[in-house]
Amino acid sequence: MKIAVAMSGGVDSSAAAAILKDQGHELVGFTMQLWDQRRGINVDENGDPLPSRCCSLDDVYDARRVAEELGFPFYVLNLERDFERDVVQPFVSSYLNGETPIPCVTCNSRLKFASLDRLALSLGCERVATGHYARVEYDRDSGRYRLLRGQNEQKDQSYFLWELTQAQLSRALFPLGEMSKPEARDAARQHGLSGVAEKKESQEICFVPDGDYAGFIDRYLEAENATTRLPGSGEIVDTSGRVVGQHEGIHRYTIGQRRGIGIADQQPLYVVSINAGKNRITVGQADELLSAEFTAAGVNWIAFDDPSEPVRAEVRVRYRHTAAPATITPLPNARARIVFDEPQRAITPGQATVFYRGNEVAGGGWIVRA
RNA sequence: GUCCCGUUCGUCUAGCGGCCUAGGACACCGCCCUUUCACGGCGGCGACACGGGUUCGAUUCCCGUACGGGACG
Repeated sequence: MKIAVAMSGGVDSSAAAAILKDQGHELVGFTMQLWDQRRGINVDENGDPLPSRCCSLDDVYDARRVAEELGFPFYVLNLERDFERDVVQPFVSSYLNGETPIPCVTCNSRLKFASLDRLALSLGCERVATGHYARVEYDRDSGRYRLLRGQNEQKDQSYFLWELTQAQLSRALFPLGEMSKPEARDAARQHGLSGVAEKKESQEICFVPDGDYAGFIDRYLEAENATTRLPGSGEIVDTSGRVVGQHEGIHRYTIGQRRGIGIADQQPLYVVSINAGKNRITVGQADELLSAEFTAAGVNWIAFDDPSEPVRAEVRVRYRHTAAPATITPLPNARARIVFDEPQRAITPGQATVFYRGNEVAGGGWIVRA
């Protein structure tokens, strides 16, 4: 089978390629060029480029070298325009609206399994493989593709894939779905890919290599001549409405955040809500972060057709959140109301919610303000 | 401008002559965790307003100097 492999130059996608190669498939490697690090947005105060882990020459070089060592063709795909339109701009807007975006989900559904896949298809590739720790299974009875958690729960990345459609899942291949991280490293090592096998994980948002996403937004708006949209300082109030401090821009905060508020109190304070209109953030005690329900939009059901009745599932509201039992009531326009059995902490607009039934992803959506 | 009270890490404070090389909480910083943002875990920085006494010994007692509260002016 001819398979396109999305290669970042990191351990996981390299191991995925190696495994597929072992299985005798014909591979074509792709690295997505998503962001021009020379745009002057990712520079330090001296104007020098920040060290990057995305789209950097080093990573492209690593990906290419893996393809060479494993012996298959390799292409760099320039998807900068798509990426900016589908990922970066929504990311910035989300923060300006007082939300906390998670760009990785859209990057998967709109870039890897869309733009990249179209190219792959045109080159005759039957499938697109990535280094995600997740599994896809075709269910004969229902005729649907099921998305499952990675075998290794510690590393499971199915959360980032909830937006994939049946058509996309039908073409997705996740060779690492049954593996643990050490096993993936071993796989890379055993194929002589020692260079990438020992690489450290990249962890920040890929287009914000230094982790200063707020600085990125500042510079992005400057580059777009849209500094008027830059969130300025404003009030920090407590839950009784009393002004207790000043913030330096609402985009620097997310709900549930503790560090960076700068207010010393008897107990730790957390961001409880963000009001973009009033340019104000509200802080409170830990227990004030709990809430039992929220609304999701853009809901995508994977395990079955759009339900008309409430669905019981275990629901996650953040990547590292432990799925908790809830009832999901479908609403018109791809929305849903989720009610947890027990209140959950820091449910945050802009983040993704994913509905699980055991190891299977039933569906997911975007958390929105009620 | 007479008489009282108070003055400890960035903040709120513990302390009541040796147990204090001053403890805690919150904040801040770093590391770990982590393909988002966070949470969390671990660690770190950091103070007795100042000057004199009294004591073997002073954050702790006394006296002044500098800043914060009190119906005679």
